[in-house]
Amino acid sequence: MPQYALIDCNNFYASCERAFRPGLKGRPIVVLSNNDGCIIARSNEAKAVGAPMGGPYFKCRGLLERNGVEVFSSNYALYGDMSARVMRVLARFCPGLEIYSIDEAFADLTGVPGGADAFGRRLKATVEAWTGIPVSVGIGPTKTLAKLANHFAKKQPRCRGVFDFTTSPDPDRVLRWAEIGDVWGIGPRHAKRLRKMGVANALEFRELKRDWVKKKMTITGLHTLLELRGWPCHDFATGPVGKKTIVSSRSFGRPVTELDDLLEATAQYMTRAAEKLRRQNSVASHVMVFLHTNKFKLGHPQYSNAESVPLPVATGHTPTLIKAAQSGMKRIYREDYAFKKCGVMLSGLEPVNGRWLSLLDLPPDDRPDDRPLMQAVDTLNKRWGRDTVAFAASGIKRNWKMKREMRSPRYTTVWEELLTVRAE
DNA sequence: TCTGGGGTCCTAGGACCC
DNA sequence: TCTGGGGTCCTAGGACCC
Repeated sequence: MPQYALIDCNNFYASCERAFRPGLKGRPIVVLSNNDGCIIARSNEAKAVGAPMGGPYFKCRGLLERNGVEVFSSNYALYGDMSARVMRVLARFCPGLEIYSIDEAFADLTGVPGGADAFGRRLKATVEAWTGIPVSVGIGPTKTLAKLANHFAKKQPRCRGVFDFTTSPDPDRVLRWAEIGDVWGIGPRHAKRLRKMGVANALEFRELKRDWVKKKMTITGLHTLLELRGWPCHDFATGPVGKKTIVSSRSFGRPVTELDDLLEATAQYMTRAAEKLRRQNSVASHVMVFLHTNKFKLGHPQYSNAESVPLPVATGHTPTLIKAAQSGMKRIYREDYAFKKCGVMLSGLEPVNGRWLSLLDLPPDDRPDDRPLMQAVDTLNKRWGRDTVAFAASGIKRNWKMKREMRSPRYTTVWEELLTVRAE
């Protein structure tokens, strides 16, 4: 029988902030989304005082201040680097590792000597000692059960951070304990509907008829059902999987009305998207641009639109991609609206080496010898820092840049912001 | 009382995830 | 004044073709 572990960092972003500020141990911490918009991570202490996940910062500000909560703007340079450290430790001890998100990984523990539970406890202690990030470990015969085991390990203090379904004397008790909405793959909509039918926990869901679940929740719901019964339906993917779409978008720090600003932002986002594209050795055949006004501003005129621009030849050439995106943006832009957000998406991705090339009708800006140029740009930016080499279309006005007023130092990725330790 | 029957491809929208 | 960003998969329905 296969055995999977899910290793999940506890309150990851909050834990990253704390790792470099030991004085924050035991203190309530929240981390905000881009633009200091809403709360996206909370330490346990912040959860205890009622800081709501996803709550808009300006609405919670009073509550946070009254309870002495430390507030951080998001610092993705720090979180990305800390994530890489955690994953390196896990990979060292788990040959089969699937990195699932910035703060989670599945490990294949099938046949691990000495028992999965003991292995999980050693893993947890090692990650914490080497990185300063606390983790929880859940173990089960399927990914869905490993997820549930992890949830149980986190919420039940007597588990001390590790729970193993495969050796549990009464696994059904855990399934009965788990609320239906806490099951991986069952979101708010399905949870609400199931509760209304009297299905309130994972055990009751597991007993439903296959046909009913498939009909009402599609094949994905059926997979969840079968995984709860112990039949693996989700593949285990070691090694990176190329993305099928790449998105780059941001909300603006202030409302934007001018086309010039939107074109600048479009170029900037496309530059980021194209970097991601080349990093996974892909080229894109479609560019999509979108923009919208602030949907929360009731009574203000609203407008949103998107346009997809097919490319004659799939490419990873930033100026070509920028040109396509900007042409779309010019067509969907309307005067007299206050825009809140825009973005670009790359799709129709193909491997760079397998791409079809017509020598007869290559567009002038996509000659094959563009690739060395883009490689050089990427190398310089990697070596010397983002935007060492940039594209003029990205502009220099940056009227639209986002707010990040409470960002912590980038302790691990920028020399000037290294942590200073004084020995006295 | 009735509008042919399939097949394929594409897109929009829903639902979910972190 | 102030409400994130980046993904996946599935299905229904329209366009188009024979």
